[in-house]
Amino acid sequence: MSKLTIGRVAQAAGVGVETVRFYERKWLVKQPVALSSFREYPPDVIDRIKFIKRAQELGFTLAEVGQLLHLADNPHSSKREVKQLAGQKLVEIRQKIDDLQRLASTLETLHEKCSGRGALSDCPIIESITSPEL
Amino acid sequence: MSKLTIGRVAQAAGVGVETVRFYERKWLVKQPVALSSFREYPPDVIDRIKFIKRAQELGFTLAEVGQLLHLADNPHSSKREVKQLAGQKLVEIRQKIDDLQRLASTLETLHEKCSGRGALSDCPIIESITSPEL
DNA sequence: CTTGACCCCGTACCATGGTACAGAGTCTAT
DNA sequence: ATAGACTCTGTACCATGGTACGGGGTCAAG
Repeated sequence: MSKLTIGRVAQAAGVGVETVRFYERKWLVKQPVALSSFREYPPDVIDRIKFIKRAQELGFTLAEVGQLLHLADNPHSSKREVKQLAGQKLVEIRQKIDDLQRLASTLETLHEKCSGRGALSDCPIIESITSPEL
Repeated sequence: MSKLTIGRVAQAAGVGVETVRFYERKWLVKQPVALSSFREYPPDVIDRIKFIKRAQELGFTLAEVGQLLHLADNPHSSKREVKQLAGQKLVEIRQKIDDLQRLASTLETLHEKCSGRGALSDCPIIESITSPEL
C-alpha cells in the first residue's frame, strides 16, 4: 500500500499520465524506484505536481519551476533566492504589461480613427500599417 | 530591370531570404512568376513584407496578417472588416493585460510578504505555491 | 485462462515564427 | 571557362508545454 501507480497520481493531481512522464523527463519529478515493472510513486508526488501547476499559474516556466523545486528540495537554500526568482518574474510581467499597454493604445487610436464605413480607401488602420510614420 | 532577386528583396525589407520564402509558403507573399530559374519580384513586394512586419508589431499573428492582406488586396473589402479585426485584437490584448495585472498583483503581494532573509522555512512564496488556498 | 484495464518505451506531432542546412543549380564577371 | 556569389528545393531544427500513438508487456478479476 501507499504506493501509487502513475494513473492514480495523474488523476489525483489533475493532469494526464503523459504529463507526469513528461515532468519526469524534465527532471521536475524524480523517477521513482520501482520494484515491479510499473512506476511506484510515494503519495507526496501529487503535491509536487500540484506545486508545478500552481507555479505555472504564477507565470513561471517549467525551467523556472525546476529552480523553485530545486530550492524547495535543498535544505541549504534561503528565502533570498526564492524572493529573487519571484522578483525577476515580477519585473518580466510588468514589462510585458507595459508593452501590451503601448500596443493597446496604438491600436485603440487606430480603431477610433477608422469610421468602419465604406470601402477600404483611406482606412487609417491599413494606412498606419502601410506607412507607420512613427 | 525593375525585377528583384530574393536577396535584394530581403535586404530591402530588412528580413532574411529564408523569411521571404517562409512568407511565400504561408501565402502572405505571392510566388512570383519567374522567367529565369530564380524568383523575380516586382518592387512592391518590399512594402508587402514591411506591412507584414508592422502588422506583427501591432500584435497580429501571421494568420491574421494574412486576413489583413487579403482585405487590402480585395477591392470589395470594406473598412468595417478591417476595423473588426483591429477591434478583436484590441479585446484580446486588453484581456491579456488584465490577466497579467492580476498575476502581477498576486506575485507582488507574495514578494512583499517574503522577508528575503534566512532559511526557506515559512517562505510565503513557497507556501503559497504549496497551498494556494485561494 | 482470457479479457479488459492499465502500464511500458520511443517517437512523432500540435502551434508559432522562423532559422539552418545539404547538395545541387545558375548567373555574372573576369 | 571558371570562380564566387547567389539561388533553388526539401527537410530538419529551435523553444514551449505538452498530446497522441503504435506495439507491446503486465496485472487482477471472473
